[in-house]
Amino acid sequence: MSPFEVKRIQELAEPLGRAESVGATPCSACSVRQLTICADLASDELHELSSIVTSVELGPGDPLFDEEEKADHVFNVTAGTMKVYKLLPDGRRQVTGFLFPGDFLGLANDETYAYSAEAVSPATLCRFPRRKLEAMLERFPKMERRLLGLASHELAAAQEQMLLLGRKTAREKIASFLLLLSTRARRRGQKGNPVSVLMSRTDIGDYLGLTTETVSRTFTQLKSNGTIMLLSGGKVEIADLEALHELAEGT
Amino acid sequence: MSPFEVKRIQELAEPLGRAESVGATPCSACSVRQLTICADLASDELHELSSIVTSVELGPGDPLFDEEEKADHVFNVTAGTMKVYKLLPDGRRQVTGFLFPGDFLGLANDETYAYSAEAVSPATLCRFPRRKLEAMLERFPKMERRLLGLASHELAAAQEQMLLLGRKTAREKIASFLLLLSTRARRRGQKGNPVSVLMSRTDIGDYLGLTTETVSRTFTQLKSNGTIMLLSGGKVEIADLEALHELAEGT
DNA sequence: CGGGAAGTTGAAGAGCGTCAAAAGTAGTGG
DNA sequence: CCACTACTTTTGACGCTCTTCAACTTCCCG
Repeated sequence: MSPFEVKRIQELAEPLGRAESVGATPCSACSVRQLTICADLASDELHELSSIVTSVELGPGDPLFDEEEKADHVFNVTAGTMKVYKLLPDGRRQVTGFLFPGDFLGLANDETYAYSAEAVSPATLCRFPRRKLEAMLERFPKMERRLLGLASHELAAAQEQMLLLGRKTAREKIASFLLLLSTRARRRGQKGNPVSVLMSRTDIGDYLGLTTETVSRTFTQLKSNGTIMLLSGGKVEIADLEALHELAEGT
Repeated sequence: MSPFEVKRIQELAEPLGRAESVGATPCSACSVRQLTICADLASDELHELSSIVTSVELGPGDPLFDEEEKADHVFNVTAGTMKVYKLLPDGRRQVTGFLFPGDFLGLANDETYAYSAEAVSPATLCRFPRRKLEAMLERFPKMERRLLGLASHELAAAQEQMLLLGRKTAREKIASFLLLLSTRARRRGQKGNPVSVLMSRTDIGDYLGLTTETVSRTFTQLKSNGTIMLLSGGKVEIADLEALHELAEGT
C-alpha cells in the first residue's frame, strides 16, 4: 500500500482548484501530532494514516470549504491560523472559532459542513478523506476515543463562548478573548504574554458579537486603563493580568 | 450479573440525597432508546447496560448537578425537560441548552462538569456511572460511534446558537427559538404546531441572551403581528409559519 | 512615494436593559 | 367557593451600551 498509495493520492490532490497540495507529510515527524487525533498511535498505524493524508496550503483569506458543501474531507491544522464561521442570508457573520496548529475541523454528522472555513494567516493543513478516516476509526479505537475527547472539549468551549456572547459586556468579551488567545498560545508551547493577535478587528468582532468599531474602542479603552499595551505586529502585551482576569469574569 | 447486580446498584442510589431513584429501568422497553446512545444495541448488550443504570426523578427546579462538581455520572433524559446553564460570579446566567427525552448530558472531558443541570418540568433520567460506561464503550464500539455522532450533532447546534446569540436581534431570536422547539417536538414524535413552551420567560431570556421583559415584549409583538397566538398552558400556536421562518433568518 | 485597505475616533441614534408598577396565575387555607 | 398571598408575566418610562454612519489616520505593499 505505501509508496504507491501515497503517490496516487498526491495525484488526486487539489480537486477544487483552490487548495495547493504538497504531498503527504510523514505523520511520524508531525510536530502537532500529540495535540490531535493522531496522538498515541503505533508506528504501523501512523504509517497507514500517512497513506491517506494529503497536505493543503492556504494563503490569508483563502477558503478551505463552505457551509453546505459536501463534507468529503476532515482536516487538521498543522501551521497558521484558520477561522470558521456561519453566515445569515443578509451577510451578518458569526465566527464560531479560530483554529491553531493541532486543531481539528470538518467533523460533520450531516453529509455537509455546518460552517465555512478559511485561512486567517498563511496556513497548512492535513486533509483526510472522510470515508477512509471513518473506516480507519473502526480499526483504531484509540483514535476514535481521542476524537470523542476532542469533540467534548470543543463542546465545553462552545458553551463558554455562548456565555460570553449572551451575557458578557464588550469589555468583558475583549478581556476574555485576550486571555483565551494567551492560554491557547501557551498550550501550543508559545509564550502567553505578548499575545499575537493576527486576526483583523472585523474577525474579532464577528467572533465576539461586536462591531469592528466597538472592538477598536474597547482595545483603546483597555490601553488607557493600563491593562494592556498595543505593540507592533499585532502583538498585545498584557500589563495587568489580574485586572484582565477580573474583567473577563465580570467581578 | 443480572438480578443481583441490578439490586445492588439500586441500593446505591441517591448518593447526594437529592435525586430519587426508582430502580433500574429495563432498557429494552425504553421508549427513547432509538434517539440516544442505546440505539442499535444487541439484547445482551442492552442487558449489560441495564445492569449499570439507575433511574432519577426530579421535580421542577430540582438540581441534577452543578458546574465544577465531580463528573461521576452521565445521564439520559427519558421524560420531562431539563436545562443546562453556566453562571458568571455576579449571577448572570447563560442557559446553554434545553434537554428533552432522548437527550444526553454529563459528557465531560475534564473530571468535572462544565455546566449545571436542573429540571424545568418533572423529569426522569437514566443515570450511568461514568467509569462503568466508559469501560463498556471500549467493548461496544457501536455505542462509542453513536456517542461521537451525538457530540458532533450537539456541536453543530452549539454553533447555530452562537450565530443566534452573536448576530440575531431579539425578534429573530424568539422566532428561531419557537421554530427550534417545534422541530425538536416533531423529532420526538409530537405535534410541531401548537408548541409547548414549558420554560419560564426568565429561562428563555437566559437561553437567548435577553431579559425576561424583552422576551415578553417580543412575544406580544409577534402576537399583534399575527405571527403567533399565545394559548393557555404555555402553548404557542404558530399562525404564520413562513413569516416566522423569514424572521428567524433575518430575510 | 502613493494608493487602498485596515484601524481609530467622533457624533448621533436605536435597541435592548433597567427600574417600577400593574395584571394575570397558581397554590393555600379558611 | 372564595379570599389571600406569592410569583410570574406584562406593560410602561427612561437610560445606557453598543451600533451606525462618517471622517480621519495609520499601516502596508507595490
